[in-house]
Formats: sequence, structure tokens, C-alpha cells
Amino acid sequence: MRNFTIDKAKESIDKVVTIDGWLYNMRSSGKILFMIVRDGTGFIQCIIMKNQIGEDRFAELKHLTQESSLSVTGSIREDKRSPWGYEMDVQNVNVHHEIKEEYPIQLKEHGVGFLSQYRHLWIRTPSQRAVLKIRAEVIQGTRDFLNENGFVNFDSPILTGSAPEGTTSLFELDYFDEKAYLSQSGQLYQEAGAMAFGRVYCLGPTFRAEKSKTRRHLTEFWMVEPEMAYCDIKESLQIQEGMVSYLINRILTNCDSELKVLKRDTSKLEKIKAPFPRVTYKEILELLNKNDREKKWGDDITGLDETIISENFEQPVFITHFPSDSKPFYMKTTPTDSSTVLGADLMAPEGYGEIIGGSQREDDLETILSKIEKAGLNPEAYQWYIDIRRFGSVPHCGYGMGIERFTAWMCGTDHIRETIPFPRTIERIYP
RNA sequence: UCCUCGAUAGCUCAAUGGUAGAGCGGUUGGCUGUUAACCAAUAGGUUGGGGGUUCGAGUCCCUCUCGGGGAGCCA
Repeated sequence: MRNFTIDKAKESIDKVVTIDGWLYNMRSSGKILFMIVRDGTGFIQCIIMKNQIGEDRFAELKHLTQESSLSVTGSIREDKRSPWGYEMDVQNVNVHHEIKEEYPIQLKEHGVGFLSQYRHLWIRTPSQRAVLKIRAEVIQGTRDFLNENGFVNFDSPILTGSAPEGTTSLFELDYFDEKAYLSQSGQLYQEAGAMAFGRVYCLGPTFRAEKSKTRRHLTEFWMVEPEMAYCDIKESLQIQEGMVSYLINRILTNCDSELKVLKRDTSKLEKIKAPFPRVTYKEILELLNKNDREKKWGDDITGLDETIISENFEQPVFITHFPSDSKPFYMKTTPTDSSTVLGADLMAPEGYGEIIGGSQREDDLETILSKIEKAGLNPEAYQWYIDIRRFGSVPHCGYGMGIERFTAWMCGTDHIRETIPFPRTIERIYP
């Protein structure tokens, strides 16, 4: 049982406490040992004097290696020489597990392939601890914001029988001699939930079998998907920018030490203030073509385009009014322009790209039927979804935000694989 | 699936076609305030697999495997 943790050092000055942790690094100087101990909540330097602990014990402890587990008892004091501000004068050390072999991960640069192979140990390092702590804050902050704004947690199933976008990007599995798929979005179920509760959200894993090999893609990632009844696209964008602003403020407030570990330039995050600019797809094409991208109507916005866009705005940007043909069947056609839909993507600055995709949903029965048919989908599999338009249909909106992409933006990491404990990519499912 | 780069000690990397090396980590010792400590000694190699060219291949060629980056793809 742990009675003390390093994050409580400030309240424990001059008290004798026991740290249950692991040895992060050690230096020796003949008659003095400097042990840096971590316990998950923080790091602290422990000072062992030879004349205090005895010559034999000193000689034994000198041979401890990185990541040995131990309990260290001593008194806490403030010390400006320590990067963490506090030190412990050690009275006693109890070693639980002395490592008999070389610890694979050193306190130096490693290649990403090597670190990924040792992800189960990599997560012990300060940088990975900071990223994953921020991820946890993003998730908790998301839940708090939504709960405070009248949303009810309403989880979508992960095993599904139908394929909203065709089967190419789905993981298929055997479900008692029937075909089933891992969910690639909880949205359609959220639409049903919104008609029951008004405002709902789900937050959970999403699976995409695409063979994407980029810094912005995982095959398993987490997404929050809020859905709101009696809501138009204008109000939806206000909620989205409200949520993003809330989360940034919360990370800056609660994760100050983690951002420091990551050397994140927080001035760029402090600048983010809603409302965010709204720019139509057509205007984005014009901007890109001014930068020699030779885009024509209907072209996708790719990774390089996202970089150009983020160079032109310090704030996140909503891109609105996408061409109908490039977007899924459930998005509502713009009433004044049948060539576009009421969908909006939010592009984060600093090259982090799309972090939110959302839309007003098609709420007219006849229109949704024709869109399902046009998309080549089987209406029978979507009967329950069509029912939402048959029984008390209302204007409604929703959006999905990628937890890892948002976390990567907050942390300033260049690849989202570090923002989830055990990333799943096309070439890696171990560990 | 395509393009591109790569694979040498546990890790990070050197080595003009001519005797395989360094730093870190490990081990042993030294040092009373170290900050990825420092100093000294020491162990550690089928140069990813297979084939070829050559008097001679880590180095050149072919092929396979694995990995990085990117494209396509991606509510």
C-alpha cells in the first residue's frame, strides 16, 4: 500500500516518508549516491550518504541498475539544485527487485522502431508519461464539458452488422456464422440517441482497416461523437469551438508540468480564442491555388494542403460547404446550393490537420432514402436509421473529434502513435 | 498497392572494394553535490537471409524479409 506519492512532496517537507517506486537513474561520487526515483506521479532525487547508511549497504546499492523497484525512506526537503525542486535525505532503502540483465531502454536517443517494440517499457519515460497524462486530461475534460452542457453519455456498439461506408475500411469478423464488423463510427446510433435524450455523446475506440501509413493515422483510435437534436450547423460549430477552447484552457491549467517536460511552446495554444474563422471549401480551393496547388472542384484536401492552410491561419479553421459527391450520404444538402453539403471540418493549426469532422444530418425521409440508394447501400440494413426520419424527425447535428489527433496537437508530438498507450498501426500489433 | 530511404556490438551510429570502430549501456575500480555526471580498465560481431561479380565485398549487382518516411486511401 502506498501512503505517500512524489506529487505530495510540497506538503511533506521535513517529514519522514516512504516512496514506493523505481530507480530512474543513479550517479555515484565515492561517498554519496544520487538516486533519481520515479513513482508514476513524479520524479525526485534521493541522496544517500555512505557514512549514514553504512559501508556494506552503500556498496550494495551502488550496483543497482535502472528500473530496479525499491522503497526509499527518508526526509523531504526543498532544494534548488534539483530540477524537481525537492530532494530526499535517505535513511533506508528496501529493494524489491534487483534487475539481473541489461535494461533495454537508455536515457538517450533511440530509434522509433526500437522504442515501439518496447512500448510496454517506453511508457515509463518522462516524455511518454507526460503525453499519456495529457491524453487522460483530454478525455476527462471532454466528458466534463459535455456533461456540463446537457449531454448524456450514450455508448454506441463496437460490434456492428452494417457497413456505413462500404466494407473496404472495416475489420471483418465472424459473428456466429454471420459477418460482423468493428465499428468505424458510432454516429448513426448517436442520431437515434439524440431523439431519445436531446443531446448525447459516445467516447470510445474506432477501427479503420485502411492501409494508411502516415503520422496522422492509426488503425485503432479513440473518438468522441456528440449528437444534438433541434440543432443547426451554426449552433453545432459554436459548441465545437466552445469545447476546443475549454479543453485547451484545461490542459494549460492542469498539465503545466507535462507541457514543460514536452517543451511545448504554449504561447501558440494560449493564442487560440473562439470564434474560429469559417471558410468555405470553395474559398480554400482559391487559397490553395494561389499557392500553386492546382486544385479543382471535388479534389480532396491532403496533408500538404493542410500544412498550407495552417500556415495561413493562427487559429483553427472551420472548412464548410464541401461538395456533396465527396461526402457521405447522411449529410444534409445545403438548401441554397444543391452541390454542397452542410458539413464542416475543423483544421488545427501548426500542421496538425483535421481534428473534427461534423455535419448537419439529412432529416427528410424521401431525401435520405434517395441518398442511401445513390450510395449503393442496402436500405433494409438501414431500416432502423430510416425510422429516425419517419417518427418525429427534427434538424440535428453531430461531430466527431479524434482524441489522439487532439492530444498530439496539445503535446506538439509529430506522430499520433505516442498519444495512445499501445498504438495499432498497419505494420504493428505488438506489444 | 506504389514511391523513397534504411538494416553493422544491447542502443545510436562510423568504416575510398583491402586488418570491423566510437560513444552510450553492461561489468570492475576511482571520485563528498552529480544533473542523459566524470575518469580508468574490460567483455561484447555469422555486418538482416540467400545468391552473384571480384585475387579480395560491410561496401558493387540480383532477390527475399523486416523497418522508417510519404502517396493513394481516410464521417
